[in-house]
Amino acid sequence: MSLKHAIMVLLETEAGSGYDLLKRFKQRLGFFWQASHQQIYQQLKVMYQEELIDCTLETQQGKPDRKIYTMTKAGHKDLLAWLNKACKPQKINDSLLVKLYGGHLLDNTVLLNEMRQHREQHNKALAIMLDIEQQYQTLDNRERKGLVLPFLTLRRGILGEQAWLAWADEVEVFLSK
Amino acid sequence: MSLKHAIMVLLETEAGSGYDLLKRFKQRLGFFWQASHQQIYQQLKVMYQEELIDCTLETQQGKPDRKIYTMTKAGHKDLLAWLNKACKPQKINDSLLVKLYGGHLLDNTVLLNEMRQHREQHNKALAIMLDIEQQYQTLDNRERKGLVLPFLTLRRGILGEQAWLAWADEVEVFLSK
DNA sequence: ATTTATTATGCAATTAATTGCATATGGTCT
DNA sequence: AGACCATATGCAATTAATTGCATAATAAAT
Repeated sequence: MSLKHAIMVLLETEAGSGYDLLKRFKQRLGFFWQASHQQIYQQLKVMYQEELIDCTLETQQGKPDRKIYTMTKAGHKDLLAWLNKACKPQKINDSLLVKLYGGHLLDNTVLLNEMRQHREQHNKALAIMLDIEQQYQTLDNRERKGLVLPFLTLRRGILGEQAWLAWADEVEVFLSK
Repeated sequence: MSLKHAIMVLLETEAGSGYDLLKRFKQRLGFFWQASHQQIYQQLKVMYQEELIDCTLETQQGKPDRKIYTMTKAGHKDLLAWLNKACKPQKINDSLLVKLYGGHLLDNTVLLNEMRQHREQHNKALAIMLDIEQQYQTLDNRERKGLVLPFLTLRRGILGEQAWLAWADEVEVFLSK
């Protein structure tokens, strides 16, 4: 399980609450790691019990209290151990492809329709990522250097989405015949 | 949950045992859907209870008995309903990217090493898929027509792997600096 | 005034997936 | 003779993820 370690990667650079982490997942890891708020809160609770992270309560005026989590030494050690251990190949479970595989039971227009819906989402995701990439390109050399690794993960997203869209073109040609 | 529906897509065209389905997953859906034997056996049990599938025992000489599952009308109906319903965007949880994102805590050589291990796996997967594609291309028109949809899922795999490898090239350039 | 969005957290129940173990036969390899 | 692989199925326990519900404050919009 590496939700735990994804959380620690985020906490390592900056302490934060469950809600913070939820937002950071969306902004920073969202293209390749999705986690719901329940998952995060539950996991933080477990990690606190395992003493991988510490917790301090922060009272705020106006807004509800926040539980700020920080890494412990044990947490840092655990994270490093995970980073140094090879991770297994990504597990893919893509129901759109299952559907396409079984698509002979359907009218082509239904498949085409679904493809177009997915295409829209992939188009949007790509647009957002290309935008972030542009912003990155306007930074000066020093700033870019500090962001190389996040940039590389962004590139994965971009190349992945472009490949998806190229594939969708092929599919739509076949289905339109 | 669509493991259930993936199973039904396979059962729809041909009846089979749990073990059969396990192998079919590997051969036919393996590049975009992975299921363990425990998952499949458990799911078949549930589906049988829900009367989505029927079961008959087949005694074999030499080998252990097989439970042959076939679709019921209710199962067929359920499958069609699923096929007609839009599926949500694929959930991605890619721990390699999490690791890369947090890679500043590691030596570059460790990251490079891991990239190379993954590259090998992706290379292998691509080679297998290109091979299947070649076999497909040697078929005559009529045979190809019947396999267009599986072929399109194969294309997804090919384009996806090629994109992955192109990305890996970029990453390795950056990490080698 | 009321709805809606954002911030902030959580429990409880269910569903799904993983891990580890277990059994049994036959064939191949060394 | 012993090891290992393929066929064939399963239980039990644990871990992880999802779904649904719940609370509570502020701010902004209509």
